[in-house]
Amino acid sequence: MLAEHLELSQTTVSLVLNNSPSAKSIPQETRDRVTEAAERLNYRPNYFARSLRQSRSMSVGVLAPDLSEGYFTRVMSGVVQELTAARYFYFTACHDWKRELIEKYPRMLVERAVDGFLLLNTPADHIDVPVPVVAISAHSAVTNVTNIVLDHHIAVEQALTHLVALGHRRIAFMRGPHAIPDSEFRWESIQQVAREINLKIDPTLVIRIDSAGWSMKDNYHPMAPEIGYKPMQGLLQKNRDFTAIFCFNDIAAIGAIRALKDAGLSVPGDVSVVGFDDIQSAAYSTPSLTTVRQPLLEMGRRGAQVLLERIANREGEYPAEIVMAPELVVRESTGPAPAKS
Amino acid sequence: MLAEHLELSQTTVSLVLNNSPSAKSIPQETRDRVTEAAERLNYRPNYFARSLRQSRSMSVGVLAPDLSEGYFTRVMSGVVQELTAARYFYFTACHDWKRELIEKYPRMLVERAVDGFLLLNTPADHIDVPVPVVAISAHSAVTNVTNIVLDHHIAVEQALTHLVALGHRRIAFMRGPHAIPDSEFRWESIQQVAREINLKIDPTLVIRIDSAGWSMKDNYHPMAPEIGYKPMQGLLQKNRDFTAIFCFNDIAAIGAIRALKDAGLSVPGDVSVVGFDDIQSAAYSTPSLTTVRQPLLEMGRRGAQVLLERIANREGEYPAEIVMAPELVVRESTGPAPAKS
DNA sequence: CAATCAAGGAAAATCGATATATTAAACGGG
DNA sequence: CCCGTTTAATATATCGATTTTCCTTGATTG
Repeated sequence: MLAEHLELSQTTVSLVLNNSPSAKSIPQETRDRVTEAAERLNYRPNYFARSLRQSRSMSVGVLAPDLSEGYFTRVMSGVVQELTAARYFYFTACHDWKRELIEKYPRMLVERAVDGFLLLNTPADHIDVPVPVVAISAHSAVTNVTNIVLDHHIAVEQALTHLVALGHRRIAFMRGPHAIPDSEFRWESIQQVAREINLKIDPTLVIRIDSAGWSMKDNYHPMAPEIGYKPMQGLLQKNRDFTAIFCFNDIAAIGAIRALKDAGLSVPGDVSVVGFDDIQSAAYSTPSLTTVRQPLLEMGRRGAQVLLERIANREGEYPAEIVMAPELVVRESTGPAPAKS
Repeated sequence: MLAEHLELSQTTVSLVLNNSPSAKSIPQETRDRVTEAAERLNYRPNYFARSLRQSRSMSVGVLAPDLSEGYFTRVMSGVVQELTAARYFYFTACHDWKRELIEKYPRMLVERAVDGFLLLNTPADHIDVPVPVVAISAHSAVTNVTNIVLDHHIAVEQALTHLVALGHRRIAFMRGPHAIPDSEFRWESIQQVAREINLKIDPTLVIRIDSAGWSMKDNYHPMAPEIGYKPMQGLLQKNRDFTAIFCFNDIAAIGAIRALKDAGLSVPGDVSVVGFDDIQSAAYSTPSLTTVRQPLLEMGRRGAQVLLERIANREGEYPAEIVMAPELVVRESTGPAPAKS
C-alpha cells in the first residue's frame, strides 16, 4: 500500500477508507489526511488482495446458449441495470447447447470465484455450484435455484383466443427446439389451453424447430430466421390445410413468413402468423408481427435483483419461482381467417 | 492449500502442479503422488491468491455501446472463440454512448485488473489505461491502441458502382450517428468515391441517423429499425427525387424500407436500398437486403488474437492498424433504376 | 580426502489488502 | 493517587497461492 508511505499504518488507512465501524475512534483530522492522500495519489485498493481476504469477487457468471438477437440482449439490458447499480460486473459464457459446456463453464466460473450465477434459457438440472443461482426462463425444480418464468398458460390463451376470435380453426404449431427449456413447457400449455377452449390440434400440422440448425455451422451464427424458414417449407410441401400458425419465437416467425411468401401465400390474407417474445424487429418486419410479448427486460431485472439479494444474504429465505405476465401485441401478421375454399 | 495436509510442502505441490521448470529435480513418484491427490481431492488453486501473486487476471474488458443485435453479437462470436481457446474470460460494459461512462468503465475495469481491453465501435481517444487495447471499428491514432478497421474505400466503391451500374444517378445517403466512429470515416469515403466515379451528391438527399433515438428511452432498447424509419420519413416529405439510398447499416435500411412502403413506394421498383453489415436478418427480411458485408466475426477474431498476443508479450512490436476487406452481397432490395417519369 | 555438485525438498518472503488483538497515552472519578 | 475507560492508533495474523533462497544428503571428482 502506498498511502502509508507518507504517514500512518496500513490498518488505519484501511479502516478510514472502508469507513469501518471500528474506526469511530479516529479523529476527523486524521481521516481527512488519509482520504486526501488517497485522492491525491489516486489510490485504488488491489482487487485481488481485497477479494482474497473477503472471499467475494463482486462479479457474477451469466450462462446463456448464445449471444442471440432478441432474447439475450433484452434480458441482459435488465440484468445490467441492476448489476451496475450494485457495482457488480459479469462474465458471459455461451454454451451453444453443448452439455459438456453447460457443465464445464459453471465449474470454471466457480474457480473464478463468481458470487452467483444467472442462467438464461438454460436448464439448471446438472449445475451444482456452491453459490446462489437464478434461472430465467428455465423450469427446474432444483434446490438452490430461483426460477423466473413466464405464465405460459396465459400467454398461450391470449394467442389462441385471438386466433379463434378471428375465425381460425385449423391452426398449425411450430414447437421450439428440444434443448430450450421453454419448449416443452409451452407445448404443454398449448395442449391444455386447446382442450379448454375446445380446439383440436391436428398432429400433421405440428412442426418443430431443429436445434441442430441453431449452431452447427462453421461460422457460428446464433438463431437466424432460417430456423423457421425450413420447417415451414417442409410443412407446406405436405399439408396446406391451415389458416394460421403459432410460432415458438419471433425470429422463427419471420422465417416462416418468408417461407409462406416464397410459396405464394399471403400473410395474413391466406395465413395468419403469431410469434413470441416481441423482439425489436417484430414491429418493423413486413408485415409487422402479432406476437406474445415477454417482459424480458423486467425478467432480467427481477432475476438480477433476486440474485443480488441472495448473495447479500446467503442464509435467507428465497422464492423458488417468480411468475411474470405476458401481453399479446396485435399487429399486421394476423387477420380474419379466409373463407373456406 | 489442502494438498500438503497430506504429505509435502506447499512449494513442492505448487511446482508440480504448475509443471514449473525448476521442478525437474522432482522424481516422478512424488509428482504422481501430488497430481493424484490433487485429482482425488478435486483441488482448485485459489484464483485470487494466484492472481495476486502473478498480477494477472486472465480476463479482458469489452467496451461496447450496447448489446446491439447484429454488430455486437457477430463480433463477439469471433472474440469468444479466441478468448475461450486461451482460457480467458471477459467482462462486458456498455457505455450507451455516454462520455462519462466511456471514461468510467475502463477505470473500473482496470481496478478489476483486466489484462487488456477490446473496444467495439467505441472511440479510444479518451481512454488511458496501463494495459494493451485493441479497438474494432474505431479509427483513433492513439498510442497503445491497435485498430481493426474495414477498408471503407473499397466498401463504398462496391456499393456505389453497383448502384450506378443499375442506372441510378440520384442517390440518397443516410449517414450514421455522430457518436459512431465509423460514421465520419465512411462519409469521407463516400465523398471521395463519388468524386472518383463522377457522381454528384445532392446535399438535400443526405440524411442522418439521430444518435438520440438510439438510447434515450425509458426501457433501454439498443438500435432498432426505428433509427432508419424516422429519417427516411423526413426525407420523403421533402424530396422524392431519388431512385436509391445507401444506408449506414442494415437495421436502418430495414427501417427505411418500411418507411418507403408506408409512403406507397416499392422496393426495389421505385427505390433501391443498400445496407451495411450483412446482419442475420438481412437475408430474411422482405425484400432481402443488398448490403456490404463486414467480416465481423473475422474482425472479432483478429482483434482478440492481437490483444492476446500483446498481453503475452507486453514489450513486443504491434501493428497500429489492421485492415479487413468488405464484400458486396446483392439481394432483392436493389434493382434497375426506374425510367424517368 | 576434501571440495564440488546435484538431487530433493522445505523454509521463508511476497503479493496487498482486511480482521483481530494490543498498546500507549490521556482523562475522569472516587 | 490509583484504576478503569476512552481515544488514537499500531502490531500481528490471515487469505492461499507463487517465488526465492536455503539446507540436507549422497555421489562425484581432482
